Amino acid sequence: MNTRAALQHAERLCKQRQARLTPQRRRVLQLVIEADKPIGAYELLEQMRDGERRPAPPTVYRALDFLLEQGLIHRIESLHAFIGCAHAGTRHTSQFLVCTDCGQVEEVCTADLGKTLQQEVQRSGFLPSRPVIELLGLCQDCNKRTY
Amino acid sequence: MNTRAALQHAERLCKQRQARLTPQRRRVLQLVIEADKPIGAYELLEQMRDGERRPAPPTVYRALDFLLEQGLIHRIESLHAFIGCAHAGTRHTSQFLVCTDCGQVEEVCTADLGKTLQQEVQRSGFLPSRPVIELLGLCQDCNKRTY
DNA sequence: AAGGTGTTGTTACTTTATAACACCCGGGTC
DNA sequence: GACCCGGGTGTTATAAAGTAACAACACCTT
Repeated sequence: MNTRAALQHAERLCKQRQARLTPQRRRVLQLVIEADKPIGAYELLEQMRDGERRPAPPTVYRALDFLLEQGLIHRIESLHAFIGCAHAGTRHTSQFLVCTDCGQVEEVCTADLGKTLQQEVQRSGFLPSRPVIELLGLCQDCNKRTY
Repeated sequence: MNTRAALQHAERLCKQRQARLTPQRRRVLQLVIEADKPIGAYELLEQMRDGERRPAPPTVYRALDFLLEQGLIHRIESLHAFIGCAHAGTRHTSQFLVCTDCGQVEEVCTADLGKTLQQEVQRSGFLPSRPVIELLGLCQDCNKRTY
């Protein structure tokens, strides 16, 4: 992901929505994007360290909450970690291919899957708000490497 | 879920597999099943309390690990909690409808969804091992109640 | 009896996340 | 300007979830 472009995009989106992408929030977003793989809240805190002092956890969690609300990042439940959203600003249902070997996560977006889920769910009267779809396994590279 | 039947079924399965469903593991399984909604590890520990003394966390986590390996329970990642498996012993890919209001979780099993996922995933060369599919939202009852 | 394997008990600790309260800054209003 | 209000931030403390490491035991095999 191109960090500069992503940050500019985020700024446009927030402006449109009158949401305040403050310097602190922007910085957290930048760190998440630059990590280019899921990064944990406490790892972020380390990267925000300034000399001796490191911000306290609520600092980063508040920024993360904001970024999640704005759809600028995703939370990977099975890893307790966060990654930049590859489709910020568009309505989409993501799935995440989580490599248990190298830790890389790919965000994919299968339209069919979203539909199938909707159908199943509507039949049972369930009203979905947030889907969590994560596939743990081996990415192509790590899979090859095991031969 | 019928607790007695489920426990008997679990015992049969473990016997077949030469896996040891010890009294302790059986007890944890029973507590998970009886809870009838997702239950956290520390809540289980409380229920295992005997007078003053409560077992230490590893006790329950080890039992939970065993039960997960045997496919007798599922872990709901988005809740950090565990529920009994509705299809123990059968190969299946489950989805979980998690009500954010009442906390109930329904395990559904849409064949199509599994297929769609497989296809998507194979195209990208990803080799899946464990799927995590959870839909947070409102169950039918809680949805109605909000009107 | 000796040794091996798997289960349990126990202590201590790490990692992840949140509650509660104080402070500060910018905008509008009197 | 003085005031208030609301959102954002700083800080302390604590809760909740999960694991490492080692000792003890139980059962089976040789």
